[in-house]
Amino acid sequence: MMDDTRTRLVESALRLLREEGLDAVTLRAVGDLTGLSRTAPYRHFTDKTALLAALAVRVIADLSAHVAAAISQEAGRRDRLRAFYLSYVKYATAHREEYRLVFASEFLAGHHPELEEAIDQVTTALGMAGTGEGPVPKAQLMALLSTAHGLAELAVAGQLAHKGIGYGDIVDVLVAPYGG
Amino acid sequence: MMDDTRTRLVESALRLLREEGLDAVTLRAVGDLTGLSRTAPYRHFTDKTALLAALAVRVIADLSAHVAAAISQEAGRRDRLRAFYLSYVKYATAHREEYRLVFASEFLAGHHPELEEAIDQVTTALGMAGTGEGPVPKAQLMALLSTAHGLAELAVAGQLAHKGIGYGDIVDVLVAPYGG
DNA sequence: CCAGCTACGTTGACATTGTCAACACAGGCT
DNA sequence: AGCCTGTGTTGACAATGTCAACGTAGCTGG
Repeated sequence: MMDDTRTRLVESALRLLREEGLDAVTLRAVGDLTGLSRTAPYRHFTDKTALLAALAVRVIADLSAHVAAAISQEAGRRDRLRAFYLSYVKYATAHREEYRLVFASEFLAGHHPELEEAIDQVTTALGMAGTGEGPVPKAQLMALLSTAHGLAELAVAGQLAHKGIGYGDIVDVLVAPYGG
Repeated sequence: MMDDTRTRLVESALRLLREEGLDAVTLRAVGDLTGLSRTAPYRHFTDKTALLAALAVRVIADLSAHVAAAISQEAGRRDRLRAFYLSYVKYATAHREEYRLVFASEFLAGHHPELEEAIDQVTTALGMAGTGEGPVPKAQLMALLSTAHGLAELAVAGQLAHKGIGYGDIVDVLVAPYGG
């Protein structure tokens, strides 16, 4: 598998994303950091957006694992739900730039099947973390994901802190309807 | 006040955004369309992001009005809630590029007070559309906004259609816990 | 074994774009 | 009148995504 270089490119991009932010992820910088030349990425990705999509896939996989781990430590339905929300938002706020990329790339999902697949992984991870009382309907899973997603964005944007609200407060509201 | 030109610039930007998408909103294009020269925007905005922030304020005001109008036509708590979600997501999907801008600019909210103010307007509009049974707590409002926001993004990104779910289905789930 | 194709990588060049500096000009204030 | 300030213009520059042309190593089929 000669994806070796490809992986290294994505890894370089991830490092740039983490250390210098989304704007620093330029094809030239990625090439440099990988020890290659500026246009090297074009041998492995058709486009810059293709690189970003691959990077987003990595980030989403991380996020997904993080969330799944957090959920698996809880037992009751309500606690699992809370763990889901909290871990999701916590990851987002702790990795601002990565989450920013995820947002941006969602708009490209249609053109990048792997991205859609990665997003699917999050939902299935969520589904498996259900109550054990049978499969959770898709619409319900997407409702959860929507909420977590929106909450994460507001938190990252500082819209909550700005109002003196912690995201924990909102999670309380969201979890309230569900019994223990 | 000579904000006239400033307004015209924003209006040109809005037209570009609607007709050719976010990527077409370039300072040069805005200048051209306004009948001015490429760097003219610099006399009214410190930055390109400042222009975009002003544009986002306009868009959010539109969205806010749209949502407020939809809510005001419903009476019961549940119906209002449903109207809120539906009108919000409908606006987002019907104005993809505009909503894309809103997403992008949220990350700049910290640096642009007017933007935060505009976002506040949405929540207060939401608050006034409450049940009439006293003010709705902030955390609850933000929870609603989060959900609508996240749902809108998934819808715009095509993540729902891709699964054969309409956003109406999800709204049903979201509204379910609230009695008529 | 050799000709040649393919994958991978490099340099050069280009258009676009955000941004700044230098200049022009008009109107109101002193 | 003299001048400052707001508004606008052109020229220039660096960064960036992208393409074209070129090089090269290695495997493949004859």
